[in-house]
Amino acid sequence: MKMSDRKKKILQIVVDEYINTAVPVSSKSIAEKHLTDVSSATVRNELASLEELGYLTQFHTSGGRVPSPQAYRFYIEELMEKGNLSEKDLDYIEKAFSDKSNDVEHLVKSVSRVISELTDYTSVGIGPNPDEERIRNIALLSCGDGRALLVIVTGTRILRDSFIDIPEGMSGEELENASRVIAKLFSGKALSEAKDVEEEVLSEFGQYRQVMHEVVDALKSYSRPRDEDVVLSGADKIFKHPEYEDIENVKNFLTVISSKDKLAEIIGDDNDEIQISVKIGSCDDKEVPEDCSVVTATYSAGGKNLGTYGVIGPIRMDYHKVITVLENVGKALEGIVGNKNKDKKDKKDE
Amino acid sequence: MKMSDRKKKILQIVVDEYINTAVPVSSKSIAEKHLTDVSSATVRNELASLEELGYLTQFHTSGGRVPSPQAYRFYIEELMEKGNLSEKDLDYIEKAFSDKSNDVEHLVKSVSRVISELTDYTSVGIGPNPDEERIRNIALLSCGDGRALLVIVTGTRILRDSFIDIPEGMSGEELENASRVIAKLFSGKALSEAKDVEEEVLSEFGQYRQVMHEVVDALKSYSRPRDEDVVLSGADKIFKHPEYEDIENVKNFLTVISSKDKLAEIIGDDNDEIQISVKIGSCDDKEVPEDCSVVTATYSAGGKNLGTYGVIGPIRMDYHKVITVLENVGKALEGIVGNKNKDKKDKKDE
DNA sequence: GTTAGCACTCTCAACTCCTAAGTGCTAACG
DNA sequence: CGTTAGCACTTAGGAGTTGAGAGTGCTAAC
Repeated sequence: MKMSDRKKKILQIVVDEYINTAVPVSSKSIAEKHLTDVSSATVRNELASLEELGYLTQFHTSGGRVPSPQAYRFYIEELMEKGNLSEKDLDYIEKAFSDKSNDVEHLVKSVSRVISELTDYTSVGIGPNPDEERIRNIALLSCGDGRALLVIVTGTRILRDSFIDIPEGMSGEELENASRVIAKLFSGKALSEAKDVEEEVLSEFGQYRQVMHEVVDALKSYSRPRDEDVVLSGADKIFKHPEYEDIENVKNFLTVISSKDKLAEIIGDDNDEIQISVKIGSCDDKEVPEDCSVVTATYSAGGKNLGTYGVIGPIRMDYHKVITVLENVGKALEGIVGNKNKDKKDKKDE
Repeated sequence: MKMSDRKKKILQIVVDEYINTAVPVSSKSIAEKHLTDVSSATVRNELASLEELGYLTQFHTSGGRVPSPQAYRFYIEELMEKGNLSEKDLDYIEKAFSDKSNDVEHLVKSVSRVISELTDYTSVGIGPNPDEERIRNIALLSCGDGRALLVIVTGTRILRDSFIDIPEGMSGEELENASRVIAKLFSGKALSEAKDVEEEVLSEFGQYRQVMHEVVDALKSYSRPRDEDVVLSGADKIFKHPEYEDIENVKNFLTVISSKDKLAEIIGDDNDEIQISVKIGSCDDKEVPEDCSVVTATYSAGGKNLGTYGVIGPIRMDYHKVITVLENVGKALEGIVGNKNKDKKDKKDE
């Protein structure tokens, strides 16, 4: 069955109204407030038909209508009215990113925080996958007790990990040499490439062979996502939304967000290509908890991936606001990276 | 008024019973289950007297008695029966720490997780204050775009921070030299000392002066606690306790734990000397939320501070279990550090 | 296709009633 | 004087009832 324009209009009204009020929408209120040229009975007929099509449901016979996940999807794709953020919100975004954001870790945190503040939902962020970043520097730093620390620097961050045992009797100077050799070998390579260094290459390094092996082993043990890559902001924001007056929903929610693994699965999935992705209820993705929606965006600017961010909240989510915030934050990030590059050019030009 | 032995006994019964069942304790149940030689009326008289002394309260006239914060304090100090963990729990601790825990960050996380798992409460941990650790190595690693990354290695961890701008036209080799000079200057110093390097010392370094300045500025900007120093485990454990069927309590709790700042304040206070500290309700500490208790332990082993850990939960907490777990985890940590040192010695002896 | 009208369903809050639990007090007891 | 039995009193909480209010579906007429 094709959807008439009036049906679409009514569906839009229902979704808008329900998102704003969290109260099931009745035929009467629609006829009175929004469709003054028809009677509530007519609206009722349309509502019944929309229900048959799967867009609306009722909790009980006399309870007004509520949009189904399918309705939200349709709403987002066709019905939602576009419009940008308020001046105030745009200002907020600009100010939030105006200070020098040194490295990716700080950036991930502030992006997540900004998203949560502006949307009033809980926000999750995960930084860019280091596998694809190029190694800019790599060093072994002695810790003085037979161990050294392997530090890897990429364009945007430092990867810390692994203390490495250094062979008996290797002097500090030798370690520095080894470190330099390693830096030369790996600089410019992507982390994923670095993992695949061939055995033959390693054996060329004679005395440093053992250390090299340890380094490569450490590289291989990197795997995503690691807990510290996932950040969470505004967990307490859920109480701004009436669905979380129900303790069961809170339990569900808290159980999910208290495991960084689960969070990573929820937002980290198949977001390589998609710019903004909306997952509503458990239908779309088995990882997303039933009765939750997740909206995520993957950012990149200046050719660099900047991570994936999203909000998690009730299905009755203010999708328009959320999507607009995500878009604007994306633009702001592009602006920053752009300016940084520009600054640098300016400096060179001086 | 002095407390008779019988009063103490009765108070102990009330606290034990209430901790186990979360149900207000009645005179009848005491007389029947625990004090079979007297009647409930006698118990009632004692209860009334304990109430007058401030140890017990009632929600309403016919609701049985509930311990006051004062009662819990007295219970912990005098009444609580000692006794160690089950074999199973001890095993769990041992296994949890048996694998190579490389650096402090991993350790903090696993300690916190173990505490939460064994106690069934939410656990918070904060790593040792790096201010007091000695710098073992410090390096500037080039990132290739006019910036370098400052990396500081202490005995237990790596402190990352600050990208530093390197002066125009400084070559990679020069940077390495500067890095070496810096390492020589700061190695062996505590971070807090390093912050206080005098202006005169810096000016000795001629061409590297500018870089040195940036390094010292970066050092100075370290301040505790930083968000990433605070870890949280088992936030969802609260739902195992009936007080969190009440949504208001959950809100309170979630609001506190969603701010790492607040958490740091709660557990990080004045724990320099105290081994195990118990804060009950808001009376003890304005940072601790009303209707919450916080039990913390500060660990150190082999002369090294290993951080402060604790559980946060309802006032009706199983203090015995919590304290015992904290004690045993402390012992286990001592064991590990001890063994590590031994291992190293063994190696050297070979 | 639209509408008015009406019977029907369901929730929710208020109210009452009742029971179970526990206490405080008093008077008697050893 | 401590202990005890007995009893009146208080309160929470569950079950049942009622009435109002909201909203729907259906039917018949326009």
